[in-house]
Amino acid sequence: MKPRTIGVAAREAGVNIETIRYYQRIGLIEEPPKPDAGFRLYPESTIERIRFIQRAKALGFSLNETTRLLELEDGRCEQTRELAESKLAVINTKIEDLSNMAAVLTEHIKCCQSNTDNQACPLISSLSSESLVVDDSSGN
Amino acid sequence: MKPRTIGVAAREAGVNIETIRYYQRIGLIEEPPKPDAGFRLYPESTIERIRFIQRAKALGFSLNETTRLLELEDGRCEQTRELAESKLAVINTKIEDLSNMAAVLTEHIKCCQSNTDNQACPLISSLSSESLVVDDSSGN
DNA sequence: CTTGACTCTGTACTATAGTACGGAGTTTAT
DNA sequence: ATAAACTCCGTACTATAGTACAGAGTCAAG
Repeated sequence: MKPRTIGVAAREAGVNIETIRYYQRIGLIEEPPKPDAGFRLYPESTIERIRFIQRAKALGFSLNETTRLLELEDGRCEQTRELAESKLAVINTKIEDLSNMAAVLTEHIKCCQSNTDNQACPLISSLSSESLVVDDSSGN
Repeated sequence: MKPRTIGVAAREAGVNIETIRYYQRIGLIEEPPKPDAGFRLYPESTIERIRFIQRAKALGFSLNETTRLLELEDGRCEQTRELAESKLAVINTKIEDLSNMAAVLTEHIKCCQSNTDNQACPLISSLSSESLVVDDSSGN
């Protein structure tokens, strides 16, 4: 096993080195202490943290929001319950929206298969009702 | 009923005027023809399209990806089935990830209530396995 | 028939999330 | 022991998604 220096860590996490440095600069992940000899070494937990950040981004969370989500990771009930509740509400709305889109797409694909051809795909109206979830991105 | 000029449209869609112009510039929405007298008027369908774009953004789709989603709206089976299938796969992965996060948060909140205090909240590991969904954003 | 609110066009600026790169130091493979 | 590959640090650049604003035109209410 070769030591997990930043380059190895980046490959494992599927991001590039500069992204790791960037996350360190903005305080999203910790920079490991510089050892007396040799290069900084990155623990497994940091790799997982980075992967989580990437996934959260793909789910529409900004880095600020993701920072709040990560506070839940090791926060304690007193401070985090309210946050957990509000994030849960956001997540449930996202799930609902995505489920509606999935239903429309599934229907569309079925129509295509049964060859009742030239079926439209009313995706827009799948998300018609009032939101809650349209971009705050400040993380609060 | 006052005519739906750009300012009214922006208020209805919940974005600002410049955003509408920006979407027009990049071809995401059509610019209504300029009438011989008076200002451009925006149809209801454009408002819905803008709202859809905002929701899609909150669900982690880039404007490029959203452009592809909107092609499904009035595209026909021959051209769109493959696209629909790949978008459905992406959406289902997002739903799975969000559901896992929701489960962890729900559990966390329950623990807090039953006062078994100082429960951690293993959000990171809720998204542990291999993805599929980590940011392409080119829309393909 | 003028004043205040709005539109139109174009250009410039901003925030977020990275990427790239130069130059110096460190490590490792030969 | 030296070259190739990597780390470190700082600064600068980029893409995406808007925002802001100046200056000219248009509209509608008093």
